[in-house]
This record gives sequence, structure tokens and C-alpha cells, in this order.
Amino acid sequence: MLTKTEENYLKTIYSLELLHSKNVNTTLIAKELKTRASSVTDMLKKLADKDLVNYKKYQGVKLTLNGKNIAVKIIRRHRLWEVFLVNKLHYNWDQVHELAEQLEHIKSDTLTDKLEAFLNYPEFDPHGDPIPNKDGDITHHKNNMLSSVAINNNYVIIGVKDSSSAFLKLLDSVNLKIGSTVKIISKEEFDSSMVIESNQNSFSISHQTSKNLYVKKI
Amino acid sequence: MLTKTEENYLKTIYSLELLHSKNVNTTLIAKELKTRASSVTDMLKKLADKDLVNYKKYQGVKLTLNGKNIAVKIIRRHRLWEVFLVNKLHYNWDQVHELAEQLEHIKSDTLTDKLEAFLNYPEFDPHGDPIPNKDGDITHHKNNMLSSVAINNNYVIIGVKDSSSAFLKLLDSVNLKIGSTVKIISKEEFDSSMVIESNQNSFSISHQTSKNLYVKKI
DNA sequence: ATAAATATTTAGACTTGTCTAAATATTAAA
DNA sequence: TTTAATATTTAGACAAGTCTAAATATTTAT
Ligand SMILES: [Mn+2]
Ligand SMILES: [Mn+2]
Ligand SMILES: [Mn+2]
Ligand SMILES: [Mn+2]
Repeated sequence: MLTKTEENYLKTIYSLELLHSKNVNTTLIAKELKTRASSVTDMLKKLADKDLVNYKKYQGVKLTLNGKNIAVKIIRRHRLWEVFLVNKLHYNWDQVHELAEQLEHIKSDTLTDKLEAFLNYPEFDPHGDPIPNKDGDITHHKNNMLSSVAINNNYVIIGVKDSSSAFLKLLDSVNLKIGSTVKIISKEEFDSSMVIESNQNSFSISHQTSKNLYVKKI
Repeated sequence: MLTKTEENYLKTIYSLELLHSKNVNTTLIAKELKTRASSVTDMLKKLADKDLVNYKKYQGVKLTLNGKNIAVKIIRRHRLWEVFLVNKLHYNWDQVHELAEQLEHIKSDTLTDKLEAFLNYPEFDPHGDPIPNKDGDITHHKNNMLSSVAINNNYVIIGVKDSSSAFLKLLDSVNLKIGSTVKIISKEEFDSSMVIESNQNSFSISHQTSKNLYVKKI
């Protein structure tokens, strides 16, 4: 049985692999987990001993199939708990991540599946992230951000890339949510901000905002 | 913030205090937590430093008000999660204790209260144990066991003292549950077993069984 | 291709919670 | 009330996960 710490390393390595494709390096993991490179090295050796990562000195790491499966399982638990917290306990979407960080480590073969059934097999978490199924299959978002999409067409927001509380509260304040329809009215060359139309009114959003919104053409 | 281990010590000391009234001794705690007396001594010093127990060498411990409040809070979380697992996720009552042992350590000021509301403010957990309210008030069961109660009267089962899976499955097999009505038909002097009537049929139960059932006269 | 900058690993130490073995207290028995 | 049994504490050690400082490797720049 893995410790909470080991699980968190696996999850972090998994998400870094998604971003970078090549081997994940020590420093990145350290930064992500707010720990030191030397601590990461120690842990990578342990994970390698357990056949969860392939590790060669100075070469960074890559998850083994084994390690990847476990990482996906933890992400599945995390996202299902987030759905529970928002849909059933009525938390706001900016308040659930830290709680899910704890809940994802509850060890049970049956709990995740029962929770999933109770929630009616949701496909996405409150931030639009896809929930892996029981077999670990997961379809990731295309990198289709509002920042890089054509003007004057209708799009629907399908996810947020940054799910920090600060960003989510900003979205709340302009009433943008998963499922909202948006149309780009104009772009500003100077700072890449844009005026968009949504919910029958139009307003300006920063580049920082638009590049963190996954959209799909309607 | 307390560690999971510290929380488990507090919870254990609390339940031992309920049984024994005087100071709880090192050996008992060690047995209950399946650890060694020397480990317990170490921890008692730490808990005393944090003003959670009163500890004097060789004299055992007693929870401070502070420690007691925390213990009750953990018990509250444990029992609410058990209700969730049985009522919402449809676990059987013999399968939820170990999971609740994990869930009770999720740290959140709001989660317990939201969960309680979601479950419609249950007063008892699936084993009939009372759930402390938000202020930590709790009314414990009177020690009214089926084993020591008059013959030929009607009682209702309000709780189980032992909530091991083995015992709960035995109760399932004879269809005895919280809320079941029972009447003692006869007692056997030799082994203190008794024949009882419940659900329109009568059968024999051991002393071991009857002394683990809390009942209330109808 | 050598030097400088950056990344990574090693060495040694600390904390938490645990253990065994030995020392000391308390309690029960004779 | 002295001895024997039992309970408790201390001493010293270990594993997990972390840290700082120092040693090595790798990468980048000149
Ligand atoms: Mn999250
Ligand atoms: Mn986590
Ligand atoms: Mn329980
Ligand atoms: Mn516990």
C-alpha cells in the first residue's frame, strides 16, 4: 500500500508528463510539490524500487504503466469527490480542491465506484476536467483555449486550465461558468485582452483569463 | 493541527474513559491501539505538552476539556460518515467502520456540518450510536442490555455495543436490526442463552449476543 | 573546447512514531 | 512488611520523509 506522499508524487509526475512529454526532471517536481530537489531524488529512488517510475540518474523520470495506472486512479478519486462536494454538499467550485486533495487518499476498492454510481456517473468534474472511468480510460481536453480562437464565432466554455480559487472567483464575478456561451467581439493588440459577449452583455477579459479557458466551437 | 495518530489517541482515551471513569492507564491504551506501552508513554507526553491530557507519571491520563472536545468532534465525523456510507452509498452496516476510520481524519471546518445537513441531521449512526451535535453535546446509551432485562416484555433494539463485522453479520442472519422489536421467551440457566421472539418467529441467541444489544422498553 | 551556470545527487542531520531491552515504580501476595 | 508480579518509564535504535550544505554532472555560453 502506498503512502499519501508516494501517491502525491505519482499524481504530480503524471500531470507534468502531460505538459512536457519528455522525462520529468527533479527540479520541476520539487517546485510543484513545494519541496527540495534532494528530497525528490530520495523519493524517486523509492518509487523506482517499487517499479512505479523509470529512473536513471540525472535523466529525470517517467511513470511505468503501473505508476500511471495508480496516478489515474487517484485523479479519478479526486475529481469524483469534487463533484460530490459541489453537487451534493453545495460547495462553490473554488472551495473544493484542497478538500479533494485529502479525500483522494482514502483507501478503498469499493468506495470510488459506489461514489461514482451515487453521482450518476459524471463525465467531468466541477472545473470541466474529465473523470477517468473504472478502467482508467480518460480523454483529455484538446488545447483549445479561448485566447487562440477565431473572432465572431460562438464557443462554449468546457473547462478551466487554472483552477485556483482566485481565478474561479473572478469567473464567478463576471458570471462565466462551464457551459457558458461566449463570442469574441474584438481583440486588443497591445495586451491581448479581448472583449467578449456572454449572457447578453459584453465585457473585457485579460489574456491571462482567456488563455485559461478551454472552449469548444458550437 | 493534530496528526492522525494524535487524533486516534484522543479518540481511544475518550472511549476508555467512558468505560472506566478513573484515569486511563498506559497498558489499556496500548492494547486498544495495538501498539506498545512505551510508545504510548511517548505520545502521552506529547499530548500533555499540547494540553490535551493531564498526565502524571505512573498515574495514567485524563482528557482535558480541550482534548475531550476534539475527541468528540472526531467521533461526530466518524459517525456522520458512517451514515453517509450506509444511507447514501448503500454499504452494509458491517462494512463501514474501517472506512470511517479514515474519513474521520479529513480536516475541514465546514465539511462535517455540510455533511450533517445533507444527511438531514441524523441522531444516530448505523449501529445506533448517538451523533454529537455541532456543540459537542452527546447523550450516551444507558447500559440497558438485552441480557439483563425482564422476560415477557417488549423491547426495541436501539444499538449494538460490539460493532465488529462478525457480530453484525450474525445479526443480519437472524434479521435483527436497529428498530427490531424483541421479547424474551425464556432464559437458559446453564449458559445464559435465551429464546427470543422477533419478526414473528422465535430463536435462540447466546449470552455473548444478548449482552451486546442495547434495548429500550416499549 | 574550456569555463560558467544550472541541475542533480550525496552526506549527514532532524522529526514523528514506532520498537526492544533494561531500569524503575506500583501493586499484590505471602 | 518484605518479596514477587505487574505496570510504566527510559534509553537507544530504526524507517519515512524532509532539510542544508557540499560534491558531481550536465548544459549553456563564450
Ligand atoms: Mn482539484
Ligand atoms: Mn494529495
Ligand atoms: Mn465505527
Ligand atoms: Mn482513526
